[in-house]
Amino acid sequence: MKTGQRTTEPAELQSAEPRAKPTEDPSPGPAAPGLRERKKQRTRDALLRAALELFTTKGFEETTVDEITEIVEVSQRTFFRYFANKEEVAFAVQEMVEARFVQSLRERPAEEAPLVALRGAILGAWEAMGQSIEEVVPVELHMSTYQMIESTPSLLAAHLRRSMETEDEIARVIAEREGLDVDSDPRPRVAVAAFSGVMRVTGRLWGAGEDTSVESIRELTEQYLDHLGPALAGNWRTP
Amino acid sequence: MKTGQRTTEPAELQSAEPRAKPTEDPSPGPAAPGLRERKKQRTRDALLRAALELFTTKGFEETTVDEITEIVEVSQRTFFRYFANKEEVAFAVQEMVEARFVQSLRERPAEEAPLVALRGAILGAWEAMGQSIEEVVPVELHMSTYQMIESTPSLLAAHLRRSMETEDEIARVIAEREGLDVDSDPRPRVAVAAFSGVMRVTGRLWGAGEDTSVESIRELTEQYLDHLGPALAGNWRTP
DNA sequence: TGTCAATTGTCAGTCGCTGTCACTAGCCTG
DNA sequence: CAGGCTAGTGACAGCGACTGACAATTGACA
Repeated sequence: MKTGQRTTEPAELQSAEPRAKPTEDPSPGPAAPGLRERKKQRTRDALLRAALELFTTKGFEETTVDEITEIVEVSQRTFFRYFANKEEVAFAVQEMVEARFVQSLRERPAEEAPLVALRGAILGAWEAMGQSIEEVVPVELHMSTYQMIESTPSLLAAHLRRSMETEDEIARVIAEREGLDVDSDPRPRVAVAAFSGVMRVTGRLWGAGEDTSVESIRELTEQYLDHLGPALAGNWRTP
Repeated sequence: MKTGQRTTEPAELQSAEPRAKPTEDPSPGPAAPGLRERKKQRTRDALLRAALELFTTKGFEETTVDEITEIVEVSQRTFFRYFANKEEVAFAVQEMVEARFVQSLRERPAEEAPLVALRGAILGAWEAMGQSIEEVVPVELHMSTYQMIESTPSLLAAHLRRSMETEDEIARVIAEREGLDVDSDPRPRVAVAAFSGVMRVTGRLWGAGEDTSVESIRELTEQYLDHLGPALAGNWRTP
């Protein structure tokens, strides 16, 4: 069964509509993006949600692209026009979250020591995230997606590569704050590596535990970062 | 062209023979593994070398499994009986190297502080590696394979996942040395994360530079680890 | 030499992903 | 508001990685 054959209504496309929080304005606000644009957005959201739903219930490898497109009632080709590959769908939300964290870090006061800023950024970010996620998919779904990624070898690999790229960006931000050069001074990358190491550990512990609340991961992170302090902290600008 | 059609001699299989350094004994020693076993080993080695050769010259994605099997003159199915997937071939040597490092770490004197042991293990391992690698493929080939992995997204991802698993093992070894529990005390994992971060940075710098000698990477590693010291060192057993 | 079991080849089929082409529906210009 | 432009789509064909099933070979061993 390579392609669906249009028999029922595109249920997912419908249910996708009553989302987003464009402040209820029917005309002004951020300007209606035009019918074409909205339709596209709806299709993308529908594909995303259908995919995550399937991934988390029957597994990533076990889910076929055809199965996804069948639910949303579009052709397989259309799926690949929205997402470069099956993997990309799984990280759509993560992508957003990471961008938010980096932004959060950039906004930290310049006086803060590297690890203080990182700590502040991640803890602050956890707060806002819940909201923005909900705009696209239920938080609960994002939670299970995260756990699913951690337990799917190929996705875990992709996740790590993405993390590495993010780490690189973070290291550059840190280096900039401290007036250092990332490529000659190892400290920014080392600090970020250690920091990210803690993130990964807490992330895994959280995924393995019962409490899937945002508070849970926030507190765990905070606690672990406290342990990291004595080992890595210290203001580099006053040797 | 799905399968080759047996016309020329299996050149690679032949040239694969005069390798290994089984101390020249024709009968005693570790006991001859029998014809069947040796034949299998030769096929595996031939596949491995042909694959790496192709990967490093024309790229991983651009290399077809059929192309590999065509050179070695075996069926595609046979390839997949030796290697679970195309990826696995690319990491065959790395696998060996990592195992050697972990072993090297396990043999460090118990008195050494965590980072001292890690440092000693990696520097010592770099020495021996050259030899054992040569038993399977030319060192030069392994070097270019490493660089190739770093510059191929999908392989880099896989590489990181494998690294993570190795890190986990290392963290457990460290924790054991210090009498700690990896899951409750974050320090082992954090230290290993920082250490691995340095490894990754030096590895990338080395791959980007000119000098592809083993000494080069050894010295680079040493130098960077020295910088890490003041930030993470300290004997945990005397708080 | 004959039997057993490991290796391998062959064949058919699934699935991720891409190129191509024709078609339709928003959108824009005259 | 007609007519053209183009983004978005569906339908197909096809490639390459990978797997299951079965038959043919071949080393190991009695």
